Amino acid sequence: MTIKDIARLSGVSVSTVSRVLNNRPDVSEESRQRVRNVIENESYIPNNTARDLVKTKSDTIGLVVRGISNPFYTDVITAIEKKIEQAGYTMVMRQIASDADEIQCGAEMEREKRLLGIVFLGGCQDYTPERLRVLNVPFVCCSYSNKYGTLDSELYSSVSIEDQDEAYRAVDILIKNGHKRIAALVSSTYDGSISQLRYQGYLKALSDNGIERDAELVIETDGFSIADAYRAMENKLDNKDMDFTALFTIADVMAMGAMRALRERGKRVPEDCSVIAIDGIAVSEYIHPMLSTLCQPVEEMGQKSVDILLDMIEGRSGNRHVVLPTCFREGASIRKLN
Amino acid sequence: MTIKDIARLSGVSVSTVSRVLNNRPDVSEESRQRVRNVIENESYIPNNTARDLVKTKSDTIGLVVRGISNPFYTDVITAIEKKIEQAGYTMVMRQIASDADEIQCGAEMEREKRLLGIVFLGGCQDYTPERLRVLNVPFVCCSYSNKYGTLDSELYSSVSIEDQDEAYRAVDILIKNGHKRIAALVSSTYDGSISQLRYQGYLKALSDNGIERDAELVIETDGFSIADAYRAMENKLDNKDMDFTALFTIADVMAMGAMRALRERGKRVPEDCSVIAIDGIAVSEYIHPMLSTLCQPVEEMGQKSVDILLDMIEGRSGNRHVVLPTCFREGASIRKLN
DNA sequence: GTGAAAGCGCTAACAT
DNA sequence: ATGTTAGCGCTTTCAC
Repeated sequence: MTIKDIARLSGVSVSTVSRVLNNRPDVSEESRQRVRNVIENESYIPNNTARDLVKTKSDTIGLVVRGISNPFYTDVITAIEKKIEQAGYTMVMRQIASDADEIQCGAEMEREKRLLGIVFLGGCQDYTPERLRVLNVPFVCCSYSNKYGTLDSELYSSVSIEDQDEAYRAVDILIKNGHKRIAALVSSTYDGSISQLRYQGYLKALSDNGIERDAELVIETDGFSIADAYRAMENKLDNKDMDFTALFTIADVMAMGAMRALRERGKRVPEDCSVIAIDGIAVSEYIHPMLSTLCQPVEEMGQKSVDILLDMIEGRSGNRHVVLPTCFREGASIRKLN
Repeated sequence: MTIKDIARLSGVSVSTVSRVLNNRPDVSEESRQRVRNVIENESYIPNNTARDLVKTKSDTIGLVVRGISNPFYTDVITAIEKKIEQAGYTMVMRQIASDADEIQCGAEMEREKRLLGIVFLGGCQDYTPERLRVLNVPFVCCSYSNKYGTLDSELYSSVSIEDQDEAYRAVDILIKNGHKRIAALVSSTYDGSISQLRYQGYLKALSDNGIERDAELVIETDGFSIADAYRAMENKLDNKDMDFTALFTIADVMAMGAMRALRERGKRVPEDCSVIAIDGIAVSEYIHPMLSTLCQPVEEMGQKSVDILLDMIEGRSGNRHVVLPTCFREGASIRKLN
């Protein structure tokens, strides 16, 4: 069933059918109805491939995700997909390993799929202008900003929270509750990723409050997973007496991993160790004690990313940067020290 | 940069370039090299859209997911995507609401995207042959089998666990631990979904062990989410004294929702109420008490689904049904009654 | 308002 | 082994 068949069946030319298909105004009401009926009857669906070919572009937007297993991303992906579909585009997603090159992946997809644009989720490196040059379509980094990096903000778009400030805020909450010996569970302190940004916020909060930093209190994991956090915390606790009263983790799942390690070694949260995190995934609201965390506006982040991308694709604007606020969800994982 | 340009630049015809592109044998080594060099130099990437158009099909496999927010599905999706990409195909995913018609969605995608095949994840209804007729490409239902439905097994493929048997096994574990008053937290008892299958397993386990069923002990939720489970359990506990010693839930996340409700009403797990579930998501291994659950082989389920689909697409086999075993993960959520 | 016809970039007969 | 050419199904001038 092609456009030709529909033309024949409704007694008009293919051009007229095409016009109807694309809601062009220059078709008589009569023809329009006739064609519409035939289309309906035959439950005809135009061949997207042919359309894309003649328009020399697709209706496809690429999504490159690093670390899909993080529940935080799942919700963002959902929002992104919904928004893309609503706008009449198609999403193709590619997940990549945590050590893979997302720019390279995006570039490959761009050519193969004739992408209109790309959303990067969970990106991490401090991209250089040269590396970005392989990308010829607009793209937006979701949940990552290069704010503390070296990249000219004209070269990319982003939607994120103010990672450093939010981490600062989280640690400050612990300090306000009387904590001074505050450990940080991070995935890395220097990889240019979100982890580093949040780690910097941690350091700044300490220093602004006159608390000396202690390298012993920085716990690095091998990755962002719950298991990575669990192992790192196990290690920490097994090798040394616990000498901190609070823990700041850069992600909810990492807090959950750490909490199990604490529990298994007889440390109670929040009695022996207060915990605060950043993310605000659904699950962490159901564990015991309920996790105190700064919730990222996941839905909004996904939507906004697509909004910006579409604006660029459809030529309404250039690169933009949006920073969204988090919202503190008070759980029961923080103890007030007196 | 099109195939014509490459042809011109390398001094051969487009057919020769096409042959090189598709690794056909009937090209002289010399031409092949020449063309390859030009392709390399120009970093030319063939237009997939045009290829798809002439081949009247794409390289795309559709994935229709209902309920992506369930972490259980996230891992399956990851496995599916990985496998599809490895095989050189492209995946396009569409999420649908829990009350949407996945067959309809699959049919639309099939036409629009000229899909080669479809994977349905989280499907639910007891499809009728008529409804399936709108699908003209092979498809496989992942984590759903119509075993207890009315559908001829020749008409579809599936990869699943033996839902009824596994539920039976879970409830039997509770019974073996001395429990007789066993509640069931399900999303529905009659919608033809996994929930119903697992509910039937629950009933059978009771009856085989001479335990009378009690409608009061069946708790229905409004959906599969953690929040749905929490609300349903809250309701149950608030309206009546708790008169059961154990709870069987059809999913890990639902167990987590229920456990919070129990906790908030002063009921302890497993002291006051033992809990067992089915799924085995990562997170439930980190909560307290660690959830006892039957783990589904997520990775294998995803891989197997794609294997079967590709076999059908590439004409190696017809519809098949694969049933995978679960694995009991003993947590600390079950108390032995004496 | 409508139709004829020229491609979009590629593959696959069919010739040579 | 290589080239020529007719489409794949659609959109879009350009005539009428």
